[in-house]
Amino acid sequence: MTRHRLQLLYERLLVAYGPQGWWPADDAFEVSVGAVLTQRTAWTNAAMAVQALREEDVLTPASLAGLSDGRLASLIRSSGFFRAKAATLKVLSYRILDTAEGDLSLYLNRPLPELRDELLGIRGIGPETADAILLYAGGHPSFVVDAYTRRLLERLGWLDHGASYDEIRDRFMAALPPDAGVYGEYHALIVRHAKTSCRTKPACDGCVLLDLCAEGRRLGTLGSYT
DNA sequence: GCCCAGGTGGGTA
DNA sequence: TACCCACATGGG
Repeated sequence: MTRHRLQLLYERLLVAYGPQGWWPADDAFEVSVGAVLTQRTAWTNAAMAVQALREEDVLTPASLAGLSDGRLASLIRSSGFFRAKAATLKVLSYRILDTAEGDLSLYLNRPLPELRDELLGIRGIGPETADAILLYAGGHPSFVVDAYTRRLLERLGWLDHGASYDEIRDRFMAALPPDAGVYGEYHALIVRHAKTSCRTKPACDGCVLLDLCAEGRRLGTLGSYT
């Protein structure tokens, strides 16, 4: 019984960095808003925008939908792409109001594929943002693939060139049990690893995955994994 | 001043 | 399918 290398990778990251406890937010709506605000943006900038919304006490679908586009854009300015993100957040809020009477728990409480399609139908919400909301706000086992995930798999030599978002997501989901806790930790650990090892130090210096990477393959240590 | 950061959508060939 | 581009801020 050989374990999948994506299971091994998860265990290695967990041992190296410990549980990350994502998503850093107070409630499910804040998670959803944060997922939109952090698109192609450093989390610190998105967090400033979340804080501005919190200080205005507008972190509910109803109050956020009640803001003018200009007012909302102004509040989330620090997150970048603020006009587009403001429009997306308003549509998301209206969808929660229109389909679930403003009750986010109710909005999120439906089969994963159906909810994923619903979210993907909102302009400005693509697969990564949809999966982040599904996973961290809804507790659905939907794996999040981001730039760090792709980069890590590429460096490990585990990625087919040109693999699509859904192909990468499917690969993780086929290798792991459908456990939102595991998926949430895994994605957070990949981000943690990227910020710890791949940017802040010279290439591969001190990397905890060195033996799985090019050097490890040369030594044949992956022979028993699929 | 330059580069990048937990993407997305629209256009062209 | 494969690129290209706009969208925009703040920190290193």
